[in-house]
Amino acid sequence: MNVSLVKVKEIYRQAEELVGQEVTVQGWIRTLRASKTTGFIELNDGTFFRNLQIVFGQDMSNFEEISKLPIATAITVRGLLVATPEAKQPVEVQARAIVVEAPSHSDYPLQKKRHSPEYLREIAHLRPRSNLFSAVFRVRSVAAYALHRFFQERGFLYVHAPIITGSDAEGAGEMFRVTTLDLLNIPRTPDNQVDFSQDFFGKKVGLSVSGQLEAEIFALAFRNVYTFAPTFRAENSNTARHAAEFWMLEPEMAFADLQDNMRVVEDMLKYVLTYTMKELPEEFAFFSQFVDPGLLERLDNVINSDFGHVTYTEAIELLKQADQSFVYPVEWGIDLQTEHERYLAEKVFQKPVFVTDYPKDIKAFYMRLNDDGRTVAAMDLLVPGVGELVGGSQREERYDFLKKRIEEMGFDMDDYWWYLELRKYGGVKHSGFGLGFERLLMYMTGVSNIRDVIPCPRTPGNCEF
RNA sequence: UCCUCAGUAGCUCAAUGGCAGAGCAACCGGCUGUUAACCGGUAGGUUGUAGGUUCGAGUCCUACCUGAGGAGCCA
Repeated sequence: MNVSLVKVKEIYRQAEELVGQEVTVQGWIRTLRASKTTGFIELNDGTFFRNLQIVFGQDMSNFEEISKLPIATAITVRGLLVATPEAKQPVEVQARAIVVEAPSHSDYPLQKKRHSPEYLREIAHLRPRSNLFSAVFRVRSVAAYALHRFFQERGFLYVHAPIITGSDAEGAGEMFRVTTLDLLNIPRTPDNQVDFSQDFFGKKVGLSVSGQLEAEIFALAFRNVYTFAPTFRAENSNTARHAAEFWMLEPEMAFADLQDNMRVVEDMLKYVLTYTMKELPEEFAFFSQFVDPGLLERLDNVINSDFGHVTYTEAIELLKQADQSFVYPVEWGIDLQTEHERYLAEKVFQKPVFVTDYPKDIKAFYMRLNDDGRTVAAMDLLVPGVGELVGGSQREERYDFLKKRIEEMGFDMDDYWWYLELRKYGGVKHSGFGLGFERLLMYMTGVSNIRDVIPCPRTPGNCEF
């Protein structure tokens, strides 16, 4: 009979080999139920979603003490692992000895009942100990790994785009300013503007709103690359789908057109879903039961069906023929509103759908102009429940077209000299997209607020923890 | 930033303008295998904040704060 320290995950995954052995486990008490002679502890050691049941009896010298322990007490348990085929859990530990490693207190805010996500958000330092957030953050970790696996297996180079950047005017959103200037004594230029030449970098810089332009540098050297990094938007947008700091995945592929681009998106999403659901079946069962009924069926449907495709122009026709009325007008040249996107994804297609070839005037300057002269090779992936999950395009690789577009937008050419120069020296056609990682997690877990899929969410007026 | 709704015990929620209430948690006790255990008892409140109306405000009015849902912007 050997005594060995084991993880709860190992106990569940290798139950047959471990049953009958004496084991040692370490973890935190999630719940405790005790009568005069017998007690039960649900022990969680952080390695696994489910708890391990510990049974302890009067034969233990410290039975009385253990019976009164509050939730979150850290303990070490030595005992016999036995199979319990009739019970809710497959195995349990019959304790021979329990040692208190670190005490807790009865005013511990997490109770053994369901709490609202809003309440748990107020105690974000403790919420990873709840079932919901334990599952969410495990999915976050595995999904991030799965994305890396997908691109690494296909030979993509992982690029670290800069976090501090001076390229601003790509229209992606307001930047957070990065400065070391004395805010109580700001240097001024003769015309009373802020004199950024005296700032740390000698110019006006901020936190990156996108790594795309830098990713293009590397795509035109390494062919297939991706970035995966924090991104910052200083927009005062207070919704369940926006955060000031979020993670974005941005692949960029040389010699690839819009069709290639969309194939990668579809393959990638199916890969991440398949991999993560296979690794974390208990977590997904939990989401499907308590967070978003029908989630598993919906995700299986995504994995097993082909994504929809529709051009913007076709989408406008579909919306005009819709059997429901919209608050906002449907007209060619106006961007799709949330209600339109929801109608397309949730009513017409009922699965992820690519909308392509938008009017050039409602899209970014770097998107490739189509031969019709009025649309660009852009694509948005709309998914039921979340909305826009991916936005991408074939980039404008023709020097003269790009230069003209930058001029039309009124941008300062000095900020884009290197971006234009990429087109001058072997600037082959290339494409890429951006995936909001938190939106993917929302879609995968059914969690409806972005604040609940980020460890420490940053939103307007909120930077606690 | 705009619109709508909400804020009462640690948590989830009741209370016609007229006595501040329940379940769970906590605490004390009971119970021989529990599964959000069960049974009995005890304690727990400046009703988000600041004003106002009223004989009387948790309830009505104003402003602000916080949260939720929706919208704009986007990922």
